[in-house]
Amino acid sequence: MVKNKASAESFVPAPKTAAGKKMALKKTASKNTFKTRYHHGDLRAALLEAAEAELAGKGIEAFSLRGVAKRAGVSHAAPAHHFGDVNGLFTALAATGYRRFIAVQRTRQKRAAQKGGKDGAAQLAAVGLGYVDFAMANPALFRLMFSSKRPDFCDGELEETARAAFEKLLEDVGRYRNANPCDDEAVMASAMATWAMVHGLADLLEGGRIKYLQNLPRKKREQMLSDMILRAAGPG
Amino acid sequence: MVKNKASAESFVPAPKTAAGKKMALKKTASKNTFKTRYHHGDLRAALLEAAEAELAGKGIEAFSLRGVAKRAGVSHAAPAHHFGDVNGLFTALAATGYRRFIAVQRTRQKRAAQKGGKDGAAQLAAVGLGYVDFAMANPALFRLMFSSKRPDFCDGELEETARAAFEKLLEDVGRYRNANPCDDEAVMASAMATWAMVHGLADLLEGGRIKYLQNLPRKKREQMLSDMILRAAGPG
DNA sequence: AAGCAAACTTGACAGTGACAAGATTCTGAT
DNA sequence: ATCAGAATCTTGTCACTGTCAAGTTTGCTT
Repeated sequence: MVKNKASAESFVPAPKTAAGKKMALKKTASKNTFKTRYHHGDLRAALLEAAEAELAGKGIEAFSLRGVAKRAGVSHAAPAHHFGDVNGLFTALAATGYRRFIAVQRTRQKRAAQKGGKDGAAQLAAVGLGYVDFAMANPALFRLMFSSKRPDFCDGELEETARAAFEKLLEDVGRYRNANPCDDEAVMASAMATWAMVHGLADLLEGGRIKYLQNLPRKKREQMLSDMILRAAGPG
Repeated sequence: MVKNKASAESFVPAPKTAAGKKMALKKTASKNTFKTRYHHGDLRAALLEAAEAELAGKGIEAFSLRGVAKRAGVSHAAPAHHFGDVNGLFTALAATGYRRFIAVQRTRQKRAAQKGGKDGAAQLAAVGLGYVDFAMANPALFRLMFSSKRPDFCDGELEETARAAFEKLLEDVGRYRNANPCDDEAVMASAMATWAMVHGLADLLEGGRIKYLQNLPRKKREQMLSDMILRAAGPG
């Protein structure tokens, strides 16, 4: 019983993976009548999309496999066939989440680089604010990626995407500090501090716990968050 | 078939709430024979204790009202009578969590004050490490208190204890910075930054996301965490 | 002593994840 | 071309869940 692990990536700019190509192939090869395709076409991708809607709509705790199946218009046991169990689906969801996260961060960073020139501080702050914004925009997915114990981080796909996000963090802080975190313990500590700071801000803000910051006007809040992030980053 | 499981709030120094007093009153008024008390004695307290065990054992997601009832040796619908629904129980649990949290923090702080003299930095770092340790020791409860949306923070008891914890944070940072956060915006920002930093560290460490820090030897890790916390606290 | 309110139990219902077994459709070797 | 075999999806079932309604027990008040 070999599961094919094609995957959707409807959020990522361009599908580059082998799986992505394979899917595109399949799609074009099938008849474009939308009615009654053979089995379903690429149910896996449809389920992932439905699952993301379910996650966004009902949150991580009220999330239901059967709800996902209903959204995708298939039988209640169909998801299990593709993802094993609910944690398997969460694992796949988290992986797509990391891909989206990285993509969003990249665009943020580029935009900041264009505006602020080569000001490393502005870039790092922009990336940090991006982390917070991502959490606010995708609360359940954010928790799945950065807090929950349900996704299986031993899974190859998830492990890879999560590591890519982490390495991007090291890059960003390394650029700001003009040093490679892997070579300099102090810089590595700065990277950890930066992550902890943005993550703490994101989690507390999204959870509605830190009302003082919530109630600040947008501009003021962004200014204050940026200050905190840069204070964490460095160079102590 | 009535099991008595009296004993409430074993973690909190002294029960001060109206509910606490009422409970204590009931207790002394009843016969001290442990056999078959009228209805159960103080089921509410027993349920809270059972719920805490359930939470610690099964986590916030696999938490089950019926499991709590089973632990307490009562019928499956008994908890609902005292707490309404599962969120009501979570609300009560979070409130006891905050009480314990504050108590632990106080002892940590006192111990640091005794050892390190009047070194404010050592005290603040100790409190911060206490936050992290609390999260590691009570992961599900920690998430209930600081991340989850299920407890009802409009509830009087929870609102009160949560606010007390927050005000303690302001006190601690205020003492370190020799200023009242409410009077000085920069100091308030420092308090927020400190909270975000310790919370981020706690959440990432507990979630197993920040392996670099996890793998550090204990002494080294504590040193590094302390540095991060103090860096966040200012005085930038 | 009687009645009333609170505490707890019992029973039922719709919803859940997981599993097994069946039905359908695709694939590839001949 | 055909036909086994495999992959995909459906149907049915099970134990479990939270919540509600109704019933029973118990303590309290007058």
